Amino acid sequence: MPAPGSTLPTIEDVARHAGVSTATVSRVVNGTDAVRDGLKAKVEASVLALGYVPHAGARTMKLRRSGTIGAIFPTVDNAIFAKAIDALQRRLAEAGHQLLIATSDYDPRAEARQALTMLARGVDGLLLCGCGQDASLIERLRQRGVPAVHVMTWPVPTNHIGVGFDNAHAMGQVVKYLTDLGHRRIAMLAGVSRDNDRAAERVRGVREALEAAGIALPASRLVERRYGLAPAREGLRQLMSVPTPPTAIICGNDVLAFGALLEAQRMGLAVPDQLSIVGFDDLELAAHLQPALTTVRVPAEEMWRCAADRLLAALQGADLPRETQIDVALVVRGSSGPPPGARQRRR
Amino acid sequence: MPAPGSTLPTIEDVARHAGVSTATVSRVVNGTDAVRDGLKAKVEASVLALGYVPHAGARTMKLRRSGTIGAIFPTVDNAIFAKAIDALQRRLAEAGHQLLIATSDYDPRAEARQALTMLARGVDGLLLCGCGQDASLIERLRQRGVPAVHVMTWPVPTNHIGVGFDNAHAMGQVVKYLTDLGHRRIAMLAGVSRDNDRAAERVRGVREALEAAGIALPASRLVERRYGLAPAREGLRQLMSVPTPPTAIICGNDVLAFGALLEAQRMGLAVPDQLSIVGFDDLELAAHLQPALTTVRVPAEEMWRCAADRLLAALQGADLPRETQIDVALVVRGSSGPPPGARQRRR
DNA sequence: TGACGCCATGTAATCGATTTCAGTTTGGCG
DNA sequence: CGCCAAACTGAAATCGATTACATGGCGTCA
Repeated sequence: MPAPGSTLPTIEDVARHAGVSTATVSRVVNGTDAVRDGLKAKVEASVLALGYVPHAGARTMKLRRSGTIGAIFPTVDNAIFAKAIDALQRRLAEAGHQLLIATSDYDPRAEARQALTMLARGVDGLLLCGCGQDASLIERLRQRGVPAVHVMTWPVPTNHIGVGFDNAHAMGQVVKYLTDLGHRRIAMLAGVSRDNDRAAERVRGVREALEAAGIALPASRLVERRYGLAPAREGLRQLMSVPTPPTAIICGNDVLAFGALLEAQRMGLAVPDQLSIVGFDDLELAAHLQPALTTVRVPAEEMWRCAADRLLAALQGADLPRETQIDVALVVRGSSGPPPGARQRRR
Repeated sequence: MPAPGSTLPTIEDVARHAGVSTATVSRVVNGTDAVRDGLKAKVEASVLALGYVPHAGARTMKLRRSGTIGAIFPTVDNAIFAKAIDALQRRLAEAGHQLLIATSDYDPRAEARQALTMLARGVDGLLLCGCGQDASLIERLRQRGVPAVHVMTWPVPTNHIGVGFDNAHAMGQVVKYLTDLGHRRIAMLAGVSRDNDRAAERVRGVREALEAAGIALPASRLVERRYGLAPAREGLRQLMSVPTPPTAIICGNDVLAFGALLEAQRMGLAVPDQLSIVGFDDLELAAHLQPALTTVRVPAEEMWRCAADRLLAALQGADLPRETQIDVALVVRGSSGPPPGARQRRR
């Protein structure tokens, strides 16, 4: 074993140590070509003895592929993205790829910057959240021929690869569920929709479904808050502090819903008797809270696994369908029920 | 702009386009050496026109540094690690480094495998959780001269770089707090301690502090569960289903504590009147639950930022202290109080 | 036994960037 | 106006791996 501080063993060192050429070492290490057993064993022994690890940079340069996939998330401080990373990492590792992660903090310019750095690193493909990317980034990707998969949204623009679900339509289901229960005063505690097409779509879905049911969504019934418990609680207080407060609140995601639920309880509002709360994502905690949260289940693991598969397929030039729609479904639990009035009427 | 599908622009293309040598282009792009304004502008224009991005692989090869730092987490599906990623990413980006992330699923062999792949990728340094790494990995790092920082634990073995806190000692504080309140029947809902030195240290801390107070920790008062709400709830049920159940439960982390708290409430146990619950980490949710969770605050952001700084310093050969201790402190909230008996005695 | 092939192996070009060293300007100063 | 030093610029070597092509050895078949 080389002394610490000495330079790293290269393929040449291994070749010399084993008494063969670098070509043979490469063949043994990569298993690309037949090598006689005797030599093969000798090379393997040398690799072990020297602690040789092939230099990925040199490899990338020659092969023109890095075996690396990049993923850019708005943030990782949300269980929904944590699940995504987990699923991706697993799937890509299976396929012999490494995962490079960066965060954009919901800023398209930061996203573009991070993506560019990844391109320089030679990522073979990219996974992106939603479709709100900077136009220059999309152009750059096209120009370099690096495939990208847009996840968590559906549909995606023509000629883009996408794996996701229809955020607006899912919210339509939620609205239908609540109006069927008899709710008419429905409010929305949304995520910040600026630079976040998923959040914006969810707002649009709620608004349009309400309008279709002849219900308006005035400004006083719509607040946008950053994803976080404290902002969510504050948002709920604002929504409830009006002359005729809503009987149901649709939240942009589960984190907001958790905050809303906790704040409602602190305010002494009975959930669901006085106020129904619905979330989105179905995080682990949703089923465990008291009352358990009614929410939209997003099969995150399946979605991201599928996204990874699409990307890997695109790398091999396979011609799979460019768009894949993932099914999401409303999961009714204890945090929602008929509005106070309807409830009594039914009895 | 080159047609899609054409090969990527190299430094040579830029040089030709600008009518200068590759050396000049390199100097302009990296700002390493003075270049006359006229040429500089011409080169910059060409870079923009061709959409040139330097090839990181080639760069790594020549410079013998990649500008990449690797971090290996047991999992990312835990808010405490999400915070870590966030803090790291930010700090490293400031210093012009990229973050490479992998997960080990609490398996040292997987950790070693991931680390090796990262070494091949040419990471300049590594961030690792705890000190339970495979010996071969440590040896390999030493051999290649790649610095590593061990985070979340303290102290670390001689000659290693570490940033963290004393898990056992922190648990000692928790035990002292509970025994001072009058608790004698104290149980622990621990994380799986196999292959997790932080979890093991926390168990040790609890056990030793209890023994110092003349209290035993029999097998019936110690259960280990995976970090998750469902396992935690099941663990709590088991701890409480004995003839003389504990009056206080110390949890290995906040996720376990959340599960314990929710299950206690479902079982109709009053917290803290009948049962005190204490967590570890002080995740965002801890302060928001009803009752709010008494827990040990870990300044995760500060800790990981510090770890990043130590690593960056080590890369520059700076001779900072090898070990940094981070302060953690008990945060008393509503989920803990005197045991039922003491409570009445006090009144 | 000789010739033909195939298979295993080696030689050397190549990927894209940085940097040394040497050569060319440029500007200052006498 | 001429010379020197300093500031720029360019040619070419180099980093570590892969692989097309050349080469040599061996078995097989007539």
